[in-house]
Amino acid sequence: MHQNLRQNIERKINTALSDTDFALFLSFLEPVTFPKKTIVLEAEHFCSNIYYIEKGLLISLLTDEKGEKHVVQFAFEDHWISDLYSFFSQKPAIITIETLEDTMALAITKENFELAMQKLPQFERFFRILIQNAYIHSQQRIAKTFTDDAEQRYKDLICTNPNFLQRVPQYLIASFLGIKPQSLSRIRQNMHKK
Amino acid sequence: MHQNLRQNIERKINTALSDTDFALFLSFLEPVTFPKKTIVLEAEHFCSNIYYIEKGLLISLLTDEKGEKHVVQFAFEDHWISDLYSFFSQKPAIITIETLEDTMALAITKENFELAMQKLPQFERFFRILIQNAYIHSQQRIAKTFTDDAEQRYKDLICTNPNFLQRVPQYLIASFLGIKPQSLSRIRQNMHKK
DNA sequence: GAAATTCATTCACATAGGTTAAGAAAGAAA
DNA sequence: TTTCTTTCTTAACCTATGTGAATGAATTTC
Repeated sequence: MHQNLRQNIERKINTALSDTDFALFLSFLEPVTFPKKTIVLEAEHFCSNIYYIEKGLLISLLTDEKGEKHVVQFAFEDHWISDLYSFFSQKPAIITIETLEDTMALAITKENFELAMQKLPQFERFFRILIQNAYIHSQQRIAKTFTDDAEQRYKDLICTNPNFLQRVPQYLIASFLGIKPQSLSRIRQNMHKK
Repeated sequence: MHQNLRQNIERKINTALSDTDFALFLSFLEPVTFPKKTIVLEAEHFCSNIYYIEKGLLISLLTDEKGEKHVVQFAFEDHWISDLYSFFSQKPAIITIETLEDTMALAITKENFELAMQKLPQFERFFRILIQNAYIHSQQRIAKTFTDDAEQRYKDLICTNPNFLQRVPQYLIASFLGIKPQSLSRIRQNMHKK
């Protein structure tokens, strides 16, 4: 039970957890379920949870100054999702999170997060690494956007996540790639011709 | 002395520091100077410092899979710069850091960082917020790249940092904006015509 | 099951930015 | 100074992506 979560954590902190420590950490997590197309976090509201996804699929969206929404992250099984900025700063969220499928997750609240930090020093490290990885990933996405064209980025995305084609509507993939749905349609058409 | 640094930290953690705590923290920082055009950190090497810039100007560059370099950050007075990934993970750096001007900085090593964390719990918070801000900033940069054209991004950049025009060569500004130097030149030409 | 949405495709045309190449300007070095 | 090197500008042409509009398919709603 919860072996995936345990491995997910141990991989990040690069250390095995004792059974008691892991059990203690689990006690701070609460199972939650959301039906498909649920808004889990609305921008401007307060983000009081970090979610570990056991089953299902969610997206996070950032709304820019012009009011346009951009897909920031796809989070499926064994991923973490939240508005870490709002969660840690206790300020209104800048991100919206929605389910694309029925979802089962484990939620840690800010209060439990603080408790866990006190009792389990390893978890401070774990969450710092979580932010750090998100940051590195974000930087590399910028570099990739500057270097590769949309066709290459699309190929890479579906190569690493072939199931997205079944699970994610194309206009959201287009948004994640930074292009319009029509352009993605044209790219797919060109790919098939070659 | 070091009032800017103190304010920089207090602003982030949103708490005043006692004189003794700040003095203790300062004792973990070592002053360093670099002449213009010095490579402070080379990609593939180990990043053992985080720098607080007292005077001067540096850039960090990310090299992508095609070997192209992209300016990730301009760091001038009162900014922090490092390869946080390499610093925390103790793996080879993915970022290069160079001075554009003669620079005076305060450096904290990984060893001193660990000591400071033990003696000064506030600083764990400070560095987590440092990463967190870098992450949020990076995400917003992606959204901006997808929404605004290069001319708008250039205007915004020089509007918030008018001194860049004097201090930073245009080809580095172009790299930061994700365009070629010739394109920036054309954009500037069009701006003057209007 | 019909009506209403939402989503994907296609096309013609517009535009931002890339590419190549040449020369001017500005700095650094001698 | 003169030379050498780096940076910036300009221009002609090319390509990727955006825009708007039409159409059909798929999904949702009633």
